[in-house]
Amino acid sequence: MRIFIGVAWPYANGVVHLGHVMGAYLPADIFARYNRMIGNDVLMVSGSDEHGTPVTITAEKEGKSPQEIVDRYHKINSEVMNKLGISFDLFYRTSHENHEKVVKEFFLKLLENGYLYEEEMLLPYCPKCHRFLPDRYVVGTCPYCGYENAHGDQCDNCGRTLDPKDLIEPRCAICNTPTEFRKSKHIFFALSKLEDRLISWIEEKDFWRDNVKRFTYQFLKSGLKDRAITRDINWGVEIPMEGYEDKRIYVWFDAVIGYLSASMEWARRNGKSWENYWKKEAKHFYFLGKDNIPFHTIIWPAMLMAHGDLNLPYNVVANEYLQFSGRKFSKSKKIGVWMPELLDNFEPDMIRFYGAVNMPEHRDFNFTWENFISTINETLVGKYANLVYRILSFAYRNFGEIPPRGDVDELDREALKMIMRTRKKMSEYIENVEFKKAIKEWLELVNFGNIYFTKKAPWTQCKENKEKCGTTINICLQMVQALAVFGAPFLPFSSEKVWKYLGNEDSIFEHQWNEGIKNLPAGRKLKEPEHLFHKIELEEERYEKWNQMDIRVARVKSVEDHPDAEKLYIVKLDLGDDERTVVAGLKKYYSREELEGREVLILYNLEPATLRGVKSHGMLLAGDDGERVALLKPMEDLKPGTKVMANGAEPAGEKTLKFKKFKKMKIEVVDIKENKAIGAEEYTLDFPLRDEWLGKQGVVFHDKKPLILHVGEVLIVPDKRITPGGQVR
RNA sequence: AGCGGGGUGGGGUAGCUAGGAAAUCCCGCCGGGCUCAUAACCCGGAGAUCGGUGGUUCAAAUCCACCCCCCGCUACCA
Repeated sequence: MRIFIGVAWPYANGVVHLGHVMGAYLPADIFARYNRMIGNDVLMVSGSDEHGTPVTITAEKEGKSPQEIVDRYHKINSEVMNKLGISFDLFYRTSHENHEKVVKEFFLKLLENGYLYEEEMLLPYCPKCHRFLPDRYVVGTCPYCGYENAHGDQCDNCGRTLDPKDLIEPRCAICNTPTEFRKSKHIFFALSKLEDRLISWIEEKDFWRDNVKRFTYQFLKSGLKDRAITRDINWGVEIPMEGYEDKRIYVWFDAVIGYLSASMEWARRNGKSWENYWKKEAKHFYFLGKDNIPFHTIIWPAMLMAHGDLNLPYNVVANEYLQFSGRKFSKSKKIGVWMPELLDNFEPDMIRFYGAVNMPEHRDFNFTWENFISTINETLVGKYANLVYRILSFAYRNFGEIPPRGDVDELDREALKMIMRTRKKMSEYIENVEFKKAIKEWLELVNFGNIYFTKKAPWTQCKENKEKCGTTINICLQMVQALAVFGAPFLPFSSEKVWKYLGNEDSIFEHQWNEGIKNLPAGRKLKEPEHLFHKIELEEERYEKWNQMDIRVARVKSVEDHPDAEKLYIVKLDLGDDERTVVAGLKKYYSREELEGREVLILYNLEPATLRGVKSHGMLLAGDDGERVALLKPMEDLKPGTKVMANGAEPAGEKTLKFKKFKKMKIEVVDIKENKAIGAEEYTLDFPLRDEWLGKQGVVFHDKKPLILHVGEVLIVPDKRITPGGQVR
């Protein structure tokens, strides 16, 4: 069977993150590798989506050309795919000349078939930026669900695709100026003509995942409108028609055609036929995140229908999102785990394993470093790698080759049955695009292997009856082979290693899935095995909550009364090479004289807020026991701007901290005694405390464990004694 | 408050669309075993009002209604 796999194109305005990998590239790759191993003819492509305004904006910001920007990210992201072992037949790019050629041809074909027409339209124009705004750069209220930050192309909230004109109170996303609408001539794609055909096509797809059906159904319910496929921009594919010299093809139209152009380019480079996949019988699978569903279940199929004689999607597999410690991954807000960095620190198979086990197939999954490390250390290394090594090293040392299988007993038969069962179950799950279930099935075999090995105790057998021991090891190696082969789509790098340890010379990927159950040839020499992975060692403990904080020492420069509020001061702070103005509710507790010139602590990365008309950039930290309020300060004066540490760890705190989030942090004033801190409860501090700190009051930040705040040898203290357990706010 | 996603033993999860006898798996905890293996692995145990209330049903974690709580995006705010 021929299988075409299209994976959503990463936008070349940033670096791919773990959410993209777990949501699209990894499942696609597992699927591709599996299908190749069962003998299917697979073509898998993707590439960088390089056109559109976000790229031009980045370019403007950096004073570079758009091409330079996309070259940079294309290079980085290609490397990521490579290192991770995502086995694309081609990872292409939309700024390539052949892509542009294919898009133009596609465009003309649609024109010829009567699905394109010209119309003058009113377009959002920003008078301040002096340009027409692309849909994404108009924000406003969604007319369907009332969401106030809907983009002009799609509402992130309800998933409907929109036209900027639909938005209520549209404004420029860059400068927030209300947009004007100006006339401009554009080309429209007659989606509405295809409505009936689309509906009946989709009705057959009852095997699609629920989330895909739901999103698609929602989309259809609001009716299909014709869409403009050209824009007033200058970075994109030119329009092959007169009078459109200063316009370009709109990026969504151009990007999806990438599936076709990449196939053609692959065929051209390798002397193969792309028609085999697009015009002859072939099943088309698409892998993407849930935000991309309508483009793949409605728009792209409609474009293909309008084009004629090209294969439509067979299945569209969309995953949910990955969250980072409870927050949505976001390129712009820098929340998340970026692949280049991740790949610098961890082996690709570790990342792939974690990704497969936690794939967000049916619901969002929350990433935490703690979970990442424990999953890898305990399951992948502790159970799998350890099993493989204990078997291989035992076999190598005692036999040096594959021992023959003698008489088998009940347990041996069970082991062989387990292998068969794993093959069958994993096949079913993978073919049904349920990868999480598939790898869990594989883990069952790992588990069984450990039990089998322990029950058989070959180290004893070996002394008593070498032949029996040989049978046990033979079956163990059989399991190792099965794990390597069946695990290969998930863990290609380590499977390959295991394959070699088993005495094979060639690549595991030259073999078929079914060879996972093939009997090993007795007498074949084994290779000396090494550990597959090393456990992840924490160089230093990671403090998730503390890492979100950025607390610094500051000196009060001036204090003024807030013109509009009884309790508030406006405090100007010196932070060394920076200055800050904060609004503080301290009037009741401190006079202006008491504050001026003294040292305080500021929560530096708190999101700015306007308090009674005055903007506050951060907040002063003080302990409060209900009666008294005591500002925090270092025990000795320090250079303003110095960062506060907790148990020796300087916080990352690069991101803005939401006030809501800050309120969740537990920080309290404590009495310090030996290695104890007494606050609301008694805590044990495992950080070496200095003698001069004992008996003082200090401040504890509660993360996974209580952390004491200090700067080097200087303790952070409240400026007067308050009841221990007083909360810091 | 609006929209979306959730609430299952201490933590994280499976099961929920097609209701059925002992609620899955991983970690942690307690006790034991083994020594081939990366303090690993194996066995046993404790531990769950399946967020709450009401309903449908012979039978509900699973279906329906209402409510509570948590998370994200908004709004408010020190």
